[in-house]
Amino acid sequence: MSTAQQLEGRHESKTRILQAAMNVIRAKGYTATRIEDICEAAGVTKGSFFHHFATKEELAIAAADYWSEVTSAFFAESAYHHATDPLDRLLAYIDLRKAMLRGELAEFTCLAGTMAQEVYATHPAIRDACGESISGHAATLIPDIQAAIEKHGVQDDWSAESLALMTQVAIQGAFVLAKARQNVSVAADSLDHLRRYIELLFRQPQTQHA
Amino acid sequence: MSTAQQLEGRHESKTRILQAAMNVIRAKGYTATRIEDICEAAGVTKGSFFHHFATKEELAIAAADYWSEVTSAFFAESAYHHATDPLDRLLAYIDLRKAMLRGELAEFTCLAGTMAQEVYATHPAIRDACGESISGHAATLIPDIQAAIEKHGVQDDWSAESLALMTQVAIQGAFVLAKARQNVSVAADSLDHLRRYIELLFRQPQTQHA
DNA sequence: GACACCATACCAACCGGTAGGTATTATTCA
DNA sequence: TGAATAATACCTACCGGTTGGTATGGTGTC
Repeated sequence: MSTAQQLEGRHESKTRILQAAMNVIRAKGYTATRIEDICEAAGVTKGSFFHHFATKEELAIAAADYWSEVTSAFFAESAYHHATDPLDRLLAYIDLRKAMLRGELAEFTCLAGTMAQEVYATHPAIRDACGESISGHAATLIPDIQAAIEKHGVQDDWSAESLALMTQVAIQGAFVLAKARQNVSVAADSLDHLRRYIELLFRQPQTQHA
Repeated sequence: MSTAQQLEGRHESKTRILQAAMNVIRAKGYTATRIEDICEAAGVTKGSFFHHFATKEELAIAAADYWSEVTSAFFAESAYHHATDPLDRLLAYIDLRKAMLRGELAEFTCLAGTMAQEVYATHPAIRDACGESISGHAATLIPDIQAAIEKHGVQDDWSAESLALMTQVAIQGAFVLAKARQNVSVAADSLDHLRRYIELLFRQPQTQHA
């Protein structure tokens, strides 16, 4: 048996639990999700669950970390990095986020944002794992934004980091309104606004180009 | 006894329950909030609670409606309507939202957004009440945006409604990131970005003024 | 005396977590 | 090599605190 298979085989049910947690919690929220809901979705027993995770909170933290891994792997291998111009890469990221708005809400919305909003005051450890997930993802955009600032000679009182965070604010807010209104189009429209903002920031005529 | 006093007196404990629900749910989330938590915060007994509300879900809907009343009254009497220019009124609204980012997170974040994100798939009636609250508030911005579009002669492929919703997307997303990062400054920065976007939209030189 | 309003005592279901066992695989060492 | 030992990965049955909701009774007011 190879090491890869060993790892896969050894933790197969643990991974299934994490995937199930990811899906069920996004649909029902953290508190309303019962451990047995997750076991049922994962096809494992409660005994198996508590073999891998000591408490429900520990699962939530592991799920947030798993979410970070899954999403960073997904975005790392996506094609939006291919453009030569950094601004084009940033805009392609937003296009990708817009293209991802398909299927059920629970399938494309963000586990970290959902859990953080629910438990920020009651479960600091979960909140921190979620905050790290969102902040870490935002940080992947900073180099492109910084390069775009330099290439386009934009000088203003906002930082590359704050614009990276603004993209996540727009995405998270779009999810909230899509859920509240039970309608995805508001999310798509908001990403259009975000894209327009970034184009205006970098292409406004009054800024001198390098 | 006047009608106003009658209403106040008759439903004093009911109002206290609604206010307590507003505060406790924003801090702990809907599911994790126990009815007795609300009773304790409101200084009433469980018997009183179930005299006024048949179920926990009914309370949540009433709380969302109460939230709509409280917030619309607050914004209706605020000073940002006073500017003569519609764009200035819109910008003053955003300045007000930024100025409101003070104190504890649970004190200034949005009950409707918090609850909607948590129960959108499990409690449709609560979700609809929350959606109505957010959409209704957004709608109050549409006349000023429409007037600004006409006054400034801006013509583009976005509607006044979609920009009104984008303001709420930015606000809700700012709350999510502030909670996740346990840091309000990201919310303030995001409202700065939103303000800058709106200024760029209406003041970009290529659009001809009326 | 009817009704709104509120208090206390209580219940039954739910659910996170535990107890205690078995099957399987890895490791040790004579 | 292979038996002994140990660790991993589960499984079933169950416990006990929590919690939404109820039953019932009391009190002031029109």
